Amino acid sequence: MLKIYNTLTRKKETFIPKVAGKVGMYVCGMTVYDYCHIGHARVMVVFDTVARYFRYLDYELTYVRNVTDIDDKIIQRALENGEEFTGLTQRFIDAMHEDERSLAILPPDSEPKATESIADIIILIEKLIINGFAYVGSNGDVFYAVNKFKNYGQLSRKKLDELQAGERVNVDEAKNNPLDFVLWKMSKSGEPSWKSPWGQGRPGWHIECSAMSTCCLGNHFDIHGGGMDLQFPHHENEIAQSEGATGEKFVNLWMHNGFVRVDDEKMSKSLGNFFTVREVLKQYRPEVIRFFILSSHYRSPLNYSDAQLDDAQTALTRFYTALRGIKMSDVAIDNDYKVRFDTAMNDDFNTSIAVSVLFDLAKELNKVKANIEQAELLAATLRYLGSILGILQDNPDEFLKGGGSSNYTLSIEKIETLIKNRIKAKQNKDWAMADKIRDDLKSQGIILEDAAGNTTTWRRE
RNA sequence: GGCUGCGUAGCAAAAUGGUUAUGCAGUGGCCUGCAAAGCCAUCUACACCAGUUCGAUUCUGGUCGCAGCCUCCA
Repeated sequence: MLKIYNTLTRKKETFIPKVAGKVGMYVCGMTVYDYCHIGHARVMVVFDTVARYFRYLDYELTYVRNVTDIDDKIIQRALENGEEFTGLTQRFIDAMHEDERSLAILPPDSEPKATESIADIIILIEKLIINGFAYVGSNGDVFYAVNKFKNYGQLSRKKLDELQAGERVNVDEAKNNPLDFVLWKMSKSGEPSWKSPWGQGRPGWHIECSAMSTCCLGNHFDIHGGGMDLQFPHHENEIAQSEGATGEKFVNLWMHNGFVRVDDEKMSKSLGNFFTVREVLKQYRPEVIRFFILSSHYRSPLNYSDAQLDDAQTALTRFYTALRGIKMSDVAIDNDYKVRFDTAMNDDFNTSIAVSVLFDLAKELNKVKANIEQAELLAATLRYLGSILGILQDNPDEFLKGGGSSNYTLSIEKIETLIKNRIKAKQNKDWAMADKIRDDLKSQGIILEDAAGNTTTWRRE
């Protein structure tokens, strides 16, 4: 039985889909004006794993993840670059898809864009005005009147009168209440804009997600996810908008992933302490990043450091070493391990324990290697359970010979020639020569492993 | 100031009212010409102080420390 932590109730709840056998899940995606950083990668990997697990449990999942392709920062960045905002956003959408592919993130079922949802957004705002939740401010912008929505603050557990609006930012005088947020913003000349009943303008950030989730999944759906920082005000505002417009409950279950930190501080664009995915990929291969993310629980903070990524690399080496040399055949799966794995994942996607089950599996696999039938069963189980986490799908030999992403000076042919020379030296009991060859290779990042019968395998450090 | 959440061994990271987490690193062994890999064994814990309990790392209260949100942010 799958249990998921619901931010709305702050409890793990047994997951009961709205419609039996089906799941609708919406996740707040990127605002595309820059490359994805490791924090973005975490959201993508976490919810990709959630999606994979739902499918593994035979749910018919509809996974929607939006793209915010119009907002102040996009406009500003396009202006700085002296380019059309559409060119900017398309470039970073492409880059994002590239990053996703490298991290083995399966594409969502639907990826709506804000700029393609303007009609839905306008309809939603009109409903909010009719229902008395929205008003046109003195500057022509349309605002949401926060105090009209009875349950405002239910998700973030904030009370309206305790929120110190304007403490860190200047209050917009066009609003009735400092906490009111913009639904439709009038455009200045030269800015991208769309026609609306309130004049040429563009949507506010929060309303986009209400429109895009509802249009793809209906007024009321199962799961809404995103980073912790979106809890307030973004997701709080989404609830107010959607429920204010439809009068229906919006989302049953809210999932929020923890942050990636650098030196115990949040990794963020505003702090400037971020590492982009493509930057890290120069040093580590994609599966290492994915494993690093899944090695801790999705709600815990995750500290980014080279040491941690090195650990992830070592862990994967252990797995692939266990898998190496075993024929991958379509044999059955060991049910005991599957049950343990499922139990871990059913407990709010506890990937940390799920991974530890895989380590136990690898250990047993190493022990039974002489027994081919058993080894094949365990190897197949390891690969199958790994696939649910989106890891261990490489060819083991290729993984082990691939090493990090640094430049290689030694060709495979050269390495293999040296190994042949070393085997000859070994046969002549010329240990000094054999050891020299091994040490030379080691200094170039090549580790040799002798096996029985004068065979030697190698891998990169 | 208000609201969340966290504090686990050398590092990373889970669970749990009493029983081995797990991975890396360390130590001792097995294997090996020697290594590597692997296997076996083993040392390092639950921020602090009270309380509840036969028993608390796990529950409750307090103290200290850290992070996040209260502006855009995944």
